[in-house]
Amino acid sequence: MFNFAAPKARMNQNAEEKIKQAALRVFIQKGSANCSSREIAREAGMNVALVNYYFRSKSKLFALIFETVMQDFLKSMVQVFSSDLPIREKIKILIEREFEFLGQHPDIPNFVLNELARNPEAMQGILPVLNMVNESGVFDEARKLQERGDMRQMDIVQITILIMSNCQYPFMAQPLMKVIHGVSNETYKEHLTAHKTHAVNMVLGYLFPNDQL
Amino acid sequence: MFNFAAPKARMNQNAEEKIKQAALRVFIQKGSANCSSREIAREAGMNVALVNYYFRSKSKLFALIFETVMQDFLKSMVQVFSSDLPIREKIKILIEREFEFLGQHPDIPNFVLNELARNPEAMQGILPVLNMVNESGVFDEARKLQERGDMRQMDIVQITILIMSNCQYPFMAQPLMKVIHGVSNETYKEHLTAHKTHAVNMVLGYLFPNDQL
DNA sequence: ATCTGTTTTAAACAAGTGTTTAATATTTGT
DNA sequence: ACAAATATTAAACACTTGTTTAAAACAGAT
Repeated sequence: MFNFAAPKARMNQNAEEKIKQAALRVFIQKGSANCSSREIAREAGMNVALVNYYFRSKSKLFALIFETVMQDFLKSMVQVFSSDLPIREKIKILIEREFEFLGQHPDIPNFVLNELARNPEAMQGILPVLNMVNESGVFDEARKLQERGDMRQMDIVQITILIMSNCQYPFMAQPLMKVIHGVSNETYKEHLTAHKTHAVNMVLGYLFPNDQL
Repeated sequence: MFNFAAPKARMNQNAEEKIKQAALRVFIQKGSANCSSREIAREAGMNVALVNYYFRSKSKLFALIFETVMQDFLKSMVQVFSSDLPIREKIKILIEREFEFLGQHPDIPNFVLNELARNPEAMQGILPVLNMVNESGVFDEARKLQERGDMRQMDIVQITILIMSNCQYPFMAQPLMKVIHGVSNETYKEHLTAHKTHAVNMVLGYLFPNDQL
């Protein structure tokens, strides 16, 4: 008979899943090129050969991990955009959610941008996620608002840059800022939460110059 | 007698300098861990052993390169800060110079932040450069302006974050933005130059809310 | 218990890593 | 011209890399 049931686990937990989680941690912390299959296996508490037994190759495993990271990375954005809140609320909540997400995953922006800049193959793992963004219709909505004169005339590309700059860079620059200003981990985190308010106010104030605060 | 003159070059150019320049290119493009000594030697058109002959080890060579990159990275900032222009002009020129510098070295921010986040040894190569920043007296000046109420009350750390976010991230996110919005290299560069104006206006408008434009 | 398919392991593979060595080539000082 | 110092090379070192292989351990069904 065929075995339709899921493969039985011999370990205390599913080995495949354990490797995936270990790979997620190691890849994000060290990058795709600066870590070894053996390190991932060690982090998962398993044999090296199991990595390729379940995922064929290190690069295939990385492609899988990278796609899931990109989905997490953009998922909350798309959720906010797909809602029917007024545009100012959308942007406010978007920035606040981004700060919340990055507070828990501070090293994901560096991971994503670095892989995209240096690992050409990573580009293809992004294509499925791209549809998520395009199908959300965010960009179309912003264009309509601009046609009504309700928003500063500004290319959508630059609006995206504007918002993401003020959300992601503060987390990416943590090591640099800590050493430049000589502050501790804790006080920098306080700066980050305080910075969220500045980001919201500044971005909204610039995108909607006719509003009175 | 001792030989006070610089070592004579047998190649068409100084071999040591050629290796340095090759290392600069390779390190910035691939990172300290994702490139080999042989690749640097090949890029310089020399033998592998010469790398260690002149620089003792790969990590010593990297420390040297990283420090010079950090100096270039912060030099223009310090120059502007050390001038005696009015504060609004200082910030304006600072942002414009940053955009100009990054237009010619777009991959330096990713390189610097990535090394600082993942290569703990890189931290020490930054200490000499730190003094440059501190001795410029920028931060003290900003504090005085705030005491006079001439500037938004805001921690210096966050002001630094604010300015650098809107300068560096647009260049770091180039691969991501290109694929998200499906634009070419050339049009993205046009977006970048257009974005410079937005960055200046937005940052100045937020830091000096009492100004009328 | 035996058979069957799946999971796990240790060992090996070729290729690439940073670094060293010992010999060669070139320049320099006399 | 010769000798000392410097520059350059090919080869080797021990080690790590990703991947494969063949054997072992295990589970479930009969």
